[in-house]
Amino acid sequence: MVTIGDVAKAAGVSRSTASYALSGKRSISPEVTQRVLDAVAELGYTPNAGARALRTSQTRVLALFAQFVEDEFAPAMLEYIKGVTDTARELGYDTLLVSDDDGVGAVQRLARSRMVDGFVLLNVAEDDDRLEPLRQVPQPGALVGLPGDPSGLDVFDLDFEASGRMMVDEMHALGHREMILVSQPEDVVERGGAYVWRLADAAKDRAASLGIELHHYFAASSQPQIGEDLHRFLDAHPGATALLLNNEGAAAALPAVLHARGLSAPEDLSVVGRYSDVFARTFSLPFSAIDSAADRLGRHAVHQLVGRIEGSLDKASPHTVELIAPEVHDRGSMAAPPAA
Amino acid sequence: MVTIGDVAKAAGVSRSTASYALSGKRSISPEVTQRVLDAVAELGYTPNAGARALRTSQTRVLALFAQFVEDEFAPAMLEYIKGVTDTARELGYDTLLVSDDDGVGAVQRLARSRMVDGFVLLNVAEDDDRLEPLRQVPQPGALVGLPGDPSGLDVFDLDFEASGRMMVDEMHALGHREMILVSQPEDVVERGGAYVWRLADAAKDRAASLGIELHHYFAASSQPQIGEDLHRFLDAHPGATALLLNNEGAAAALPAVLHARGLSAPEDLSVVGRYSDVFARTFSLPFSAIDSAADRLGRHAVHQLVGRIEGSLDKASPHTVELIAPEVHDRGSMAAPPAA
DNA sequence: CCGTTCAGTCGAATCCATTCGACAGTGTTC
DNA sequence: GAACACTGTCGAATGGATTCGACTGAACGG
Repeated sequence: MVTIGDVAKAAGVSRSTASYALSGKRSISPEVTQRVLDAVAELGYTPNAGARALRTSQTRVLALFAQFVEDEFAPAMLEYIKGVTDTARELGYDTLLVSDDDGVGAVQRLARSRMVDGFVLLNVAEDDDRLEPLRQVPQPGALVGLPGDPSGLDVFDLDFEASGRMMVDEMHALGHREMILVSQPEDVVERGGAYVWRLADAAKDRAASLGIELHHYFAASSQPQIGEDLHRFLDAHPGATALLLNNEGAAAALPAVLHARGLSAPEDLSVVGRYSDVFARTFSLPFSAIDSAADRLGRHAVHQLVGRIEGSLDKASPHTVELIAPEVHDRGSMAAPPAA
Repeated sequence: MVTIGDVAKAAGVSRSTASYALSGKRSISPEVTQRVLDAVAELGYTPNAGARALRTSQTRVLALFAQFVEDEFAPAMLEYIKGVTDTARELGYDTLLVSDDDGVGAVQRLARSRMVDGFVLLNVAEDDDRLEPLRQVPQPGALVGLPGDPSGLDVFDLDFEASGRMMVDEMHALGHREMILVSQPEDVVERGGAYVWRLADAAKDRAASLGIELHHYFAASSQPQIGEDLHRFLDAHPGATALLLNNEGAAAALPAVLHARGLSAPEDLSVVGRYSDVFARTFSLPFSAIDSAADRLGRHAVHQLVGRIEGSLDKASPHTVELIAPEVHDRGSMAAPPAA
């Protein structure tokens, strides 16, 4: 492989001069600089990452922790990943994708070996055991997902409480007075998906203060169970005219369920979901939904992280908790309830 | 950070002795070895990756190239990624996820900077311009997807020709004599998705030799266009009793289309697809399908790649082209045609 | 009892890029 | 014309792990 020594030799200068010509950290005459640049182009020189990391203790690599959990809906994950890798690349960083079962060990391994300059964690749980090691490590960390204790870390998430209220408000404004909220399976919640609770609790509070009946259920996240669940909920509440979905699998299954019951949205039932736009577009019935803004969250997380790395902000300096405001994207599945 | 010097000092030995105690490359007395191990555990020593890479010219990192193309179906991608990262980790490697627009540049950058020991390329096109630089680089490469010229690289892919024949054969065996094959959009093919042609051509050949009518169409890959496309195809061929889908979007849209036409599978129309099992499970009607075996392909690619890295097989030594045999997973959407 | 062998250990060199201190040469200023 | 300030370069040190060659001391054979 070609080293800076080869470049220096080809340009007829010392290694240090070649280095300064490339970094611009000391003034080098235009002619010499040009000769160095020519040599670089001709020989195809790219600095050895290991040597540079060793010397500068910066790798220009970010660790991206993504846990691929069986029953959470996968397509959403890819959007987060894409948001992170693209943004990182724009800022001159590569991304190490970590799907280790042992998240705690992986944090320590990568931090101690100085393989990465910082950490992005997706899918952060309420009581995530990766956070403690992350706080003790010199590299900064950014989270997508709000944990119980966000101290010492930058956090980015959708505002799930506002989302819950917004769903109820939208339906209320259209005239609905009895609704069903379908959440993700309880084991998702147990694994730390507190956002499910945050949305549901906020929705219930709002419903109560508006004098609305809101029936809350957990449901499976995949076929065929989820279809049966939906039938059960609809059977149990014949007076409900609106369906709020915080469960991708339910959105996927709903078209078949509506078909089987001879119902249409929004004529017979108004529907609003909470999941990503890309997800919404691929389904056979495009339901209105609050976008989970996956790529935006990934973007923000990386920007903040890189800011901390390069600004070398003290790890102790004040941290962000940014909850982005929900927006309902109307795809025509919400309307006034049928005249009773 | 703690270095091997710290470990050596704590154990009361020289740096080289500590290194040999850990690597086992020279015999070291049991007592000394134990002291070194204790010091490592106590201090939490992990070798500095940059220093090790510099010295050994091995990084234990693989580059994974995944292009997130708008109209290819994303969920499938995640399965490939998972297969690769998990397998890499099992073998002691980390994975650098590259979604660079400039694939050629990224190959050269990562190879020259010695950031990675090898390359895995997903979504390889018929005439993929990343292959040429990849061949010229010292690190080995493994492809998922069969290009026109696979020389110098290890290739893993589903056997799409066998898949095309199998779809036709299955339907033929059930008694179907007129079928519609729906492929991915033509621009996917143009971008190099030759697998679309390989499947379609093989299916057409087989149909011809069995004396079956097979209508072949390209269709859009997302809503709402794909729904209209399907209606058009079914309108054009009222006698067709079987639908072969090599297009995930079509599978996603089909339930609504069937509903609209008052049809059911398999009573009125038999359906078989070609996509991943995970994908199939999330859709509102579970159609029978040939699994794309994403995780298996990723696994094989990584095993082969690591074998080449560690066995330091000559880059010129014989390369593999492994096409894995298709299997139809029956989910009940195929049956004999309705009695005419 | 001397010479040989070998297990066990250490010192020093190496991988490559970066950067500090030093220095030669030119130009500036009183 | 002497003192000073830059500019542009270079040499050498640095970062941390690995590994080759060399050395020590104990065991063993004759």
